[in-house]
Amino acid sequence: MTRSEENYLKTIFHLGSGDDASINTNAIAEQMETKPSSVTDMAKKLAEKGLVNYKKYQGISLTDAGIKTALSIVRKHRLWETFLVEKLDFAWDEVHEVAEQLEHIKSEKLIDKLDQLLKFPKYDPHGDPIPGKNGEFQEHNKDLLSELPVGAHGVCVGVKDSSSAFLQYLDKHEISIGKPIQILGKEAFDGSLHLKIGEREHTVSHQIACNIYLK
Amino acid sequence: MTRSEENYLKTIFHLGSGDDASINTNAIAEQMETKPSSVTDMAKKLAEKGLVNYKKYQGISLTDAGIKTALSIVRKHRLWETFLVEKLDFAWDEVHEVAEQLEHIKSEKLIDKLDQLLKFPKYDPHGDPIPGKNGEFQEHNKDLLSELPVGAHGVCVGVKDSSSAFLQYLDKHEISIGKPIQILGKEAFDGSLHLKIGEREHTVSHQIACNIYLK
DNA sequence: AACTATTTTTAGATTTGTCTAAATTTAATT
DNA sequence: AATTAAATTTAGACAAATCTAAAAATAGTT
Repeated sequence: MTRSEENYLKTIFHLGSGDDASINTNAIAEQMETKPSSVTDMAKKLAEKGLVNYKKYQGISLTDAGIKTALSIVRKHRLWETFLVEKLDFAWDEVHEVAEQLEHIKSEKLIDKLDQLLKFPKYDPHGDPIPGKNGEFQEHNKDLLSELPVGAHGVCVGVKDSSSAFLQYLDKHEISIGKPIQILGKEAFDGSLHLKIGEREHTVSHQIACNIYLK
Repeated sequence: MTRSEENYLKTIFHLGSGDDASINTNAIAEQMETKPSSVTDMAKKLAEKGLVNYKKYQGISLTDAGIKTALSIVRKHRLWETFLVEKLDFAWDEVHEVAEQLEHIKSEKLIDKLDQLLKFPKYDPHGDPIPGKNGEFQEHNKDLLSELPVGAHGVCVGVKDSSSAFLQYLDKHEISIGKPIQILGKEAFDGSLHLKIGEREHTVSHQIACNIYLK
C-alpha cells in the first residue's frame, strides 16, 4: 500500500463513502488538489486491488476491504493528533499537517503502543472518534450549534471545520472542547447567535455556528 | 529534500564522510542495497544542490551543508529510537526499522518537543550519541571490548553492531548498556573472552567482543 | 428529442528514482 | 609499459504518480 493509495482511500472515506453512495471523480480531485484524470488512474489501480468499486463514469465507492484500510489510516491519524496534543503540547490547530505524515508510518506495534500510552482515547483533539483496532468507533450523538433553538444549552464536543484559521478563531473566543455553551438569542436577519460561553457572552456568525457540535 | 536524498546523505555520513575522505560509489550502493549506477545519478543531483562534493571517478564526500543535513537526520533517527524504547516499551532490537521511517517526518517543532519529552537525551538505546539542534554531540571515549587487556573492567556503554540478531544475543546473555563487565581471561587460540557480566560469568567469542564498547 | 454543458476518461508526456547493459576510466599485475 | 581486473559512468528503459489536451459519456435544458 503506497502513501498515495492510502491518501486516496482516506479521502474517499471522508467524502462519505463509509455509506454506500458513489463519490464523484471531480469531488475527489478537488479535495486532494489533484486532477480528475489522476483520480481515474488511481481508481483503476485501487479497483484492481479490490479496495474500491469502480465502473467507468459511475463514480467510486469503497469496498469492505477499502473501508477497513481507510479506518486504519483514520485511526493512525487521530491517535497521532492526540499524541501531539496530549504528550507534546501541540495546539489543536497545529496537529493536522504533522499527523498527515505520521499516519503513513507502517508498524502495527507502534500504533498499538501509542494507543496504550494515550490510554485508549475514544476521541481526538477535535472531538472526532478514533476507530479501534477492529475499526469500531462511536460517533457522539451531537448537534450542530446552528440547528439548535434559542434557549438550548450543552457542551462543545467537536468541530466540523478543523482548519487552522477556524480553530484559532475558537481559541480567541475561548471556545474549546468541554466548554458549556448556551444559546441566549438568535438574530433573524443573518442567523448570528448570541451565546453564553462558560461565564462570558459572545456573538458568533451563522457560519461559525455551522461548525460547532454540541451535546 | 526527498526521502531518497535524505537516505543517501545519511548513508554517506555513516560510511565515514564526517571526515574528509571520499566514499566509493560501490560502498554506498552496497550499503543501500541499490546499484552503483543509481548512486552516480544521485551523486550528481546532490552535488547540484551543494550537499556533496562529487567529481567523476573521484568518489563522494559531504559538504558542510551535507553534514549538517545528515546530522539532523541522525538526530531524528536516534531521538525516535529513544522515544520508542523509553515511552513505548520497544526492545532495543525492534526500533531501527520504525525509526528509519520516522526520521523522515518533516516538522522541526515535532522533533524539538520530542527532545523535550525525552529530557534531552545524549545517547540513544544503542549508546550512540544524539546530535543536538546545532549538530553538536559528544562521542563516549569508549573502547572495544576486544581491544582491552585481561583484567580490564568497565561498563558497557554501546554496541557497534545494532542488528537485531546481535542485540538479541546480548539480551540472552544479559549484556545491556550500563552493565559492568570485567575481562577474567582470554583464550589465545581464538581470542574468545571469559567475562564477568554483572554477577555472572560468560564466555564470548572474539566476534562478539569486537562489537561491544566499554568505558 | 436534440443540443449544450458538465463530467469523466483516454492518450500521450513528464518527473523521480531506479534498473540493465555497455562503455569508459582507474587501479592492479604481470 | 602493456594487459587485465575492478570500479564507475553513460545511455536507454521502466514503473509510479502525476499532468495536459483531446475525446467520450452523462446530465441538464430548451
